[in-house]
Amino acid sequence: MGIKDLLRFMKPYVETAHIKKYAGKRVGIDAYSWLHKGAYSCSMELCLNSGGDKKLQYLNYFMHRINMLRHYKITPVVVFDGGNLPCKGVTEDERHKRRKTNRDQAMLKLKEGNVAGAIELFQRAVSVTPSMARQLIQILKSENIQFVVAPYEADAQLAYLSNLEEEKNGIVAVISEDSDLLAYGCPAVFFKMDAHGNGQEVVLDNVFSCVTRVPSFRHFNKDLFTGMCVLAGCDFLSSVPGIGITKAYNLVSKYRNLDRVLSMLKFEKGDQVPEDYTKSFREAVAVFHHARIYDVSLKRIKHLKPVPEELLQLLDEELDFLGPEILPSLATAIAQGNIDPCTMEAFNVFPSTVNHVSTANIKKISGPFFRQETSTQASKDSSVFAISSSKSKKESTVVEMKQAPDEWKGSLFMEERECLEEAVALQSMLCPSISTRKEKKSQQTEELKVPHNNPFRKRRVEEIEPDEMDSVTELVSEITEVESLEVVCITPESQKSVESKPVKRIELKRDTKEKKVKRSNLESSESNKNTILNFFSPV
DNA sequence: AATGCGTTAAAAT
DNA sequence: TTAACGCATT
Repeated sequence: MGIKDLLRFMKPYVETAHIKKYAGKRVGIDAYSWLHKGAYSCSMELCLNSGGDKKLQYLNYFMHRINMLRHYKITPVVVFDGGNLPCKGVTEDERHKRRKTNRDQAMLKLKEGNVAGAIELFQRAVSVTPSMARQLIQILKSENIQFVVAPYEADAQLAYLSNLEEEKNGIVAVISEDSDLLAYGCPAVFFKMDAHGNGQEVVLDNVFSCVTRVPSFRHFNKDLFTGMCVLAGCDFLSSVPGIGITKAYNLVSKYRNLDRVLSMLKFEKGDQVPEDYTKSFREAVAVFHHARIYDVSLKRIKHLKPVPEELLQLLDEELDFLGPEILPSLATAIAQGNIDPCTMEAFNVFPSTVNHVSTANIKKISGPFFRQETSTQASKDSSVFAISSSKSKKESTVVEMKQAPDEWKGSLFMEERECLEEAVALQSMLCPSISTRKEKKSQQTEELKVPHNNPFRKRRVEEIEPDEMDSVTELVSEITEVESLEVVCITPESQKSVESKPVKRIELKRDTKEKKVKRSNLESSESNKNTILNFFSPV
């Protein structure tokens, strides 16, 4: 993963540092790296889909780190990966196969009774699933932690945020394990951060300005640096045989121009250079420079950096290798964590709503990364979203989202988006407000024997006050496209069983002219009613 | 001699 | 899953 050997090569520029240097600042987090590390601690349970609350250990791990950052007055901004890029398909396939064989072997060991051996193999078999990301997003929402799901690569989104001013939702550094961030041009990357905040940092400005250290990047710029990274081999394009980071560096510092480097490569290693290497190289570099990212302010997809006209022509006006375009409505739904960016299906907020959520209808013509035409079982009184894609006039692929029923067709994407935003606003409005309400001295407190420093510690037990429901009614009356919406609260049960259970349900009747809010307690059990958990653990 | 590349050892929760 | 070691190739 990442650029082969880059971190080792950059050793002279890697400095040990403590994350508290970013106190008072916004710092981006590559969610995948922490999710993966967290999954390590409960790999067997995740693979076997068993083990009750043990399987939620990765959430614990993640939130401990978030709380550590908050302890140092850092504002975390969590960035999730979205869909896969077409050129990454091969890498992903191989990973999938490896995981499968590891899982199979682990099962064998388990049958032999060799638990330790099995765990070792399960650790190599775990993968981070959208569902795990979704679980985490629910908690982040309830804790008011900022997050965004990138349309494609989280790294690109992080690079974009890194180059934004802080007052425009930008970040000053990125916490990650992935050396790709440097290829993307992130000004500051914090690697290998431990639970206490110690880590190893690379600051790109130092790299380009330093005159004493070797290798010297005095005559490099960001473009040449990215070119060097691609030459050495990256996720989007493997290197020419015999070319590693050292030779890539030497070639770039010698010719200081990527086109000339490519010519020399062809000249010296003629037969070893693949036929279409130049094209693939240009595309890989273009991903690092112009990847599609989500603009939080404009609520739409754009390029990491604008694509210059000359480059567009050089690439035959074809940008599908960046992944298909995504229309604002869908991009926003993805960014806010309401739609699975891989399957484009609406996330099931709760398993109990499974009948209300129709399978997304996805038509996709080019690219293996979207399914072709899946069945839709939209019942007419359950409206969610159908997704389809089409070719725009310019022949590039566009993915868009449409309302399911025919009579809505072509109407008002903006309203649909706003509706989703409302849903999210409603959610985040309700959850924290429950917890900030005054406490009702609860007899249940000691029922949950959770240690005080446990991040899953129970916070407060409360009900939504009747007067609050008025404002909810107001909000909800604006919503036309979503019929049934449930408010997410994490209950103690969510630790015991996997499924988090709804505490309150707000139903919107679509067919009736006046939308009514009905409130029903699905859970009769006293103990988990209106309960929310908190993550305030001492660091 | 230097560098790429495969293999092995170890870490951490 | 990463880092270091050593072999083999240019």
